[in-house]
Amino acid sequence: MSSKQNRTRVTSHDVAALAGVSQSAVSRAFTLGSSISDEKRERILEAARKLSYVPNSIASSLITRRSKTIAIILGNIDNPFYILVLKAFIEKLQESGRQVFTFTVDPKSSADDAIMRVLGYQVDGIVLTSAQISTRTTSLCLDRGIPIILFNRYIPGSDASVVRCDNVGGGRLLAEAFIKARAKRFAIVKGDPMGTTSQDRVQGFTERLLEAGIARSAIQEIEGNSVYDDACKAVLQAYADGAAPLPDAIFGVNDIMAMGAIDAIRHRLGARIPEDVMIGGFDDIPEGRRAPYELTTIRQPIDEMVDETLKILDVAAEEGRVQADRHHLAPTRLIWRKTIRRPT
Amino acid sequence: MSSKQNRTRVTSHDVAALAGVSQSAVSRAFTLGSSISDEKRERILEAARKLSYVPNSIASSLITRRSKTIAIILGNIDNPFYILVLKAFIEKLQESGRQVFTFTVDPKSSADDAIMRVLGYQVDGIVLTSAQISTRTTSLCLDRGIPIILFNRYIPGSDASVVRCDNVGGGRLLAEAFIKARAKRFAIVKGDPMGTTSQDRVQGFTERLLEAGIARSAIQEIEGNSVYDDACKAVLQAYADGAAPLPDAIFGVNDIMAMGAIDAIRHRLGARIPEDVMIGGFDDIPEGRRAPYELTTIRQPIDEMVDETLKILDVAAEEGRVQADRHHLAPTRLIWRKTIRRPT
DNA sequence: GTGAAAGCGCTAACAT
DNA sequence: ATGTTAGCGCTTTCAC
Repeated sequence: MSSKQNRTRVTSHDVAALAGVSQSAVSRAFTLGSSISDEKRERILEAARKLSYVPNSIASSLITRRSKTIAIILGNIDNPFYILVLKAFIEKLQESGRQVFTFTVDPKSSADDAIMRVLGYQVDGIVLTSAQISTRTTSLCLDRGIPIILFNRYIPGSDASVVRCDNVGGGRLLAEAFIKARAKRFAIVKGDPMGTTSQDRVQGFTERLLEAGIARSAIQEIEGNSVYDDACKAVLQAYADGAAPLPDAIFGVNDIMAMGAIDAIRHRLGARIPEDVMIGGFDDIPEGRRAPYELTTIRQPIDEMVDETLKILDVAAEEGRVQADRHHLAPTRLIWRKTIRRPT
Repeated sequence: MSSKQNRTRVTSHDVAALAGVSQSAVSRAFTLGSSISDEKRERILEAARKLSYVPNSIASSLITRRSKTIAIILGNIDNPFYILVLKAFIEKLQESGRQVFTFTVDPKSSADDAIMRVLGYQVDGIVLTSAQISTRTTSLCLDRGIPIILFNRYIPGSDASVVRCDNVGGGRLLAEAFIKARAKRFAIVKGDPMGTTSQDRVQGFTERLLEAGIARSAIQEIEGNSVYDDACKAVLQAYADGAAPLPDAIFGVNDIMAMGAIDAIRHRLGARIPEDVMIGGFDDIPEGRRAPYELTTIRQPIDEMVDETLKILDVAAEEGRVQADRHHLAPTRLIWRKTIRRPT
């Protein structure tokens, strides 16, 4: 079926020769909507098939200055929420004939290195989730007409576009659920202290509690570092051996930390949920819906957020320029399951 | 800090002009180990910094025919095991200055489309996990000198290299653990029927059971489709309302399905684990270690497998040719936790 | 509608 | 060690 290692690759010239046309005709045959007769296109495509010709996208990118690839920089790949986001981006971009460069970066360190690298690959856009970026790098991208979108995070003073959900509002929603359930003493398992996502959720939550007359001293803050293990350990450390009495309600600033808190409380501390302590999360990842958790949480509309991001990318691609500082705020809503008592 | 949209991008010529050298000198300044004086390189790098010059990797790829990018095609992104694999690849490739194109593909459909696409981007290698590929596409890649590696799967008659773990042996290991625990009646929650991974694990498991004198009729097979939800539902359907008596032992062909089985049995069927029914998994994902599961399972050595894959990729890159049909088999081992009774 | 010609921004001989 | 030259494989005017 296949020939021996044919060292020399097949180019549009080879196809042109076989089909008896010019090299530019071959190019046109592969470009939808270019002026070429159907008859000729068919003949060229046939020749291409015979030779197993695949157009060289690298050469094409060099000249068109668009690579049909988007870079996605992930800060916390251990959080299933961001896998959901990654999956949504990959699938939707694939559908529209684009591919994605996936990078991971320590949430605490800067994404600048990764960005400089993809800059050389002429990516058509950069999506950044939970990672830092300098304003210098941002304007470098923007100057070159490469849109950069902060997904679920923002950087004050940055020109990058941002797409995020209403983290403050979500925090408030959860606070209200706890208040209605008559909780008096609270704990918050916080995520990355540098990230606006965690900050905003904590702020909205606390704000609403204070409005309801809860004393600040009745709200304990615990560092969960955005991951299951740390959240689990932190809760354990805070309440093991009666170090402190268990609070009435715990807010896990994301679902995966809420799950860590649940496991610590139920399996290590031997308390019941929601009878002894109530727990609320944020994100609504599928894992939280499973039988051992049935987590009451705040849902982020991933699809809407991803679509909105794609829209910004598309506009940039069509107009050939970046519209700086677009800002989309998606609504959140409370999903009742079983970790918060529901007032009758 | 940043100038207005400067439409015209900066190239090596601009840097050359500013530094007062030839354009090729600029190229050399950015290529480690090329003959250029330290003094001149410094001067060029300085000029480059002033202009925020980033070498155009696209142009470089066009000429060197190597893009420093690897494509990873994921069949089942819902299985956390493959996220672990993806993460390992991304991190290790990033370290060595390479980036990855991530693709997802329905495990049942073929990866051919995705492969044809990356072929145009001159990728330096393709890693395929749980997805089909035609032999025609395989030899197309191999002919062009692009190594393709099947990760944890193989295709009889294919020339692609494969790196996988000893799935048959792992299945046997688990069967032995069950035999020692005196199980008599078994169930297997199977994964993708087309995938060699599931097939091999089932085969090893069954084989060992038969050797121990278990009758084939004492081994029930259930379709779990490689995902949590389907496994959970299938187990429920098989045993709800006493449709059939619960078996002594269930083999979840991967951890995520074993977790689905655990939740179904404990929360829906109200049986105890391991007292009423024992459960074993395969993969050893972190989720299985958590308090609600503590799953006894077979560990796959991800790091070893990824490193082995990288080695094949590197050899191909250095020698400029693909050594067809390399085959690495990684050992598995049993990790005892709490879902199988341990004989004293 | 079609072909010829001119590059895209870089690397790799080839001289010097 | 350095500059000059010739492309990598394609897209895109520009004539016809």
